This record gives sequence, C-alpha cells and structure tokens, in this order.
Amino acid sequence: MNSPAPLSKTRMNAAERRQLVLAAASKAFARGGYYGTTTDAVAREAGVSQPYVVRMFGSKAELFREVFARAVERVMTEFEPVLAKISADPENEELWGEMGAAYTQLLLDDRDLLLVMMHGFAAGSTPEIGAQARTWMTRIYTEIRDRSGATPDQVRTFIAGGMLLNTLVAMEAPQHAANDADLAELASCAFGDGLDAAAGEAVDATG
Amino acid sequence: MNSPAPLSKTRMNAAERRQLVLAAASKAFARGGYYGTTTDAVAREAGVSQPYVVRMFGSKAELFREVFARAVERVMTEFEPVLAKISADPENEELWGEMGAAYTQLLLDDRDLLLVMMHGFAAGSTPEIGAQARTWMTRIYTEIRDRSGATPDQVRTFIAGGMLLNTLVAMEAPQHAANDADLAELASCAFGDGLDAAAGEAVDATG
DNA sequence: GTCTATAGGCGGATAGAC
DNA sequence: GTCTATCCGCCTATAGAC
Repeated sequence: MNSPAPLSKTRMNAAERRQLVLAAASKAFARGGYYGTTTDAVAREAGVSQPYVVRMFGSKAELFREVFARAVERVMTEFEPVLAKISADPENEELWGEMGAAYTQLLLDDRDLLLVMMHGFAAGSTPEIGAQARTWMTRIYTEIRDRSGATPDQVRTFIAGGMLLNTLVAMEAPQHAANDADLAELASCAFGDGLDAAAGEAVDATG
Repeated sequence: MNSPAPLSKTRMNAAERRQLVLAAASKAFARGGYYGTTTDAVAREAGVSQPYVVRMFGSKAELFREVFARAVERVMTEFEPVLAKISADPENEELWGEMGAAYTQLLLDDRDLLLVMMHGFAAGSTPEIGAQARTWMTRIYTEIRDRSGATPDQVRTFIAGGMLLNTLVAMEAPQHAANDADLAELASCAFGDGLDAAAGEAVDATG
C-alpha cells in the first residue's frame, strides 16, 4: 500500500513526472529531514536519475521548499471544513476535538506530510528554510485563530498538541509503543486513540 | 557574552578539554542539527583540530549522543525542585506555571540545550539516535508524571507546550517576532512573556 | 594528548549525448 | 525531456609525527 507501482514511464508528460518526483521527495525528506536526505535518495525513490531531480527543481533547497509548502497547504486544506464549523458554533468545545481528529486522520492517510512539516520547522536555522518555516507557522496560527474566532491561548494549545504529535511520530513512537507502556501512554493521550490505530498499522506493515 | 574567551590551552587536562569540546558541540549541533553539523564545525568552535574531536568521542554519532543526553539531563535537573513542590501540593495548579517558567528560564540561560533536544527528537528516524530519543522522551514523561502525581493528560499538555516552545525557538521565532505581530503573539503566549525577554536579548545580540 | 597530512567516499551540480 | 559521465568540494575517519 505504501509502494504504488510506479506509473509507466512512457506516456508520462513533464507535469506528471514532476508530481511523481515531488511525491518521492516527500517520502524521502520525511524519513531523513533536509540534511539527512540526498537528491540521489529522492531520485531512486522516484525511479529517475539524480541529475534530473536537480535539473527539475534547480537545487535541493528549492525542491525542499516546494515539498514543505505542499505539506503545509495540505494540512490547512484539511482543517478548512472544521474551521468553518467552529466559526459557526464557537461555543462548542467539542469541535476542537474534531480538529485534533482531522490532524490524526491526516497522519493516518499520509504520515509523511507531518514529518516534512516537522523537519521544515526543525531546520529553521538554515536561512532559506527558516524564513519559509516562520511564514508558514504564522499562517497556520492566524488562519486557525481568525477562522475559528478562538482566543490565542486556545489556538496555542491546539498547535502545541500538534507539535507533540509531530515529535512523537518523528521519533517513531507509534511503532515502538507496543514494547513500552509508558511511551504508549504518552502517545495515546496525544490526540485520543487515533494513534493506537496508527501503531497497529505500523506494526502490521513492518512485522 | 556568547563567546567566552577560550580557556588557555596550556594547563588544561583531558577532562577539562573534553568538557570544552562538549560545550562547543552543544552549540554547533544546536545550530545545524545532527546531519547539518560537521565535526569540523565543532572543532573550530572548540579551537581544537577536527581529527581530535573524532578521536575523543569515537564518532560523530557518539558525540551527538553524549551532547543529547547532557541536554536532557540538564532539563530534568532543572525540573526537579518544582516537581518536588507539585508532589507536596498536587492541587495547586499554579505550580505548573512554575514548571513552564523553569523551562523558559532554561531557554534564557542556555538556548542550545533545548535546540539539541529538539534536533535529537527530530532525527529520531536515524536508528542510533531514535532509540535514545525515545528512551529520553519516555523518561521525561514518566519522571514528570510520577514525581508530580499528575494525570497523563496534564503531563501531556505540559510536554506539548514544551515542544511548541522548542519548535518556535528552532525556527528562530523570538529573533523575528519584532517584525511580525502574529508570530510574536503565538510565541509570547507559549509560556507567558518569558519569551519576550529572550527576543529582546536576541535582538540586542544580533543588532 | 594533540597535531598535520591524507585517505576514501559521498553528494550536489554541470556538460553534453540521445 | 531524460540519461550517462563526471567534476569538484566537503566530510568523516585513520595514520603517524611530535
């Protein structure tokens, strides 16, 4: 399920190929972060040559910027309908649980998205990436705050929960929760028990 | 203030020199993370030769492990007295604010500690580092939970706040808050206004 | 105990063929 | 549009002098 058969190389135009490489880059950067991932790893993942990856995006940094932006945009898109609900019914605290659920669901659908985000934020001291990371973090914050009408503190709490989830996923806590009750406890209370399902999937996949 | 005059090289024994290199490594890894930092950068920071750094610790990974462990241990030490207070007076919710203040204070004292922690967690998919990151995260969680007698959810919320703070610091949000009111709002509500002071210091230092 | 010199390998990017 | 060949620089780690 994680390795879709590569699309046939013939009959693929540049735009499609570009999307293929972006998807591969997402997966590769999710694993190793910006510095820890080589353009060659991306190329192998995508089934194209390494110089072609560089040629397509100009540079590794540029490629990462695009992957990072796509990840955050996807997250924001996923929040959109829930934010609309909160906006219509601001008193309903339960809807924040739904936001958390949306985030957890995203994790289950595409774990790489959150990891790429995490790595983008962590690599913030690299000027090129840092500027973009701050821009996106600010955008996430203001978007949630303004669309929901919530207080800064509510929004902060929500985002903090997301950062913890990201961190746990980055250190592969779900995959190891089975052997560590305490880690499981920390992970499972992060956003309800959605993560338990994730752990189950991970164990199924690897063992 | 950030660049103490290097200790005189003569009259320094191996143990002292080791501490010097560890401190330098802390600073270097804090900036660039594990992959983004070269042993040469550490060596230059410490004022010793690059091969000597490797010789001292066996490998770059081993050096990072040691730096990472020191960072987490320092954080736990800082929490210790506050945890004792919470243990004695579990109903007093204000003491959690004190925990946050302790963390913020640590950030002001030694920003690198938190960054190293953050990078250790983010590099969790690298097996050597990941195992250690999970061990330490679990230890942080159980220590806070058991010593404070708090519920998993309380502890989770506290750690989540810490992760958000780490993330913001990693992307150098405090240094840029002056030019971005929204980012400042997110950062300043993270743990009270301790971060404002940090931003002030950062601006002073760089401009 | 600490250095200099250097091996050995990898990674990003370029040139140019097809 | 995509590949192969390849350059150059950088980075970790080793060898060996002092």
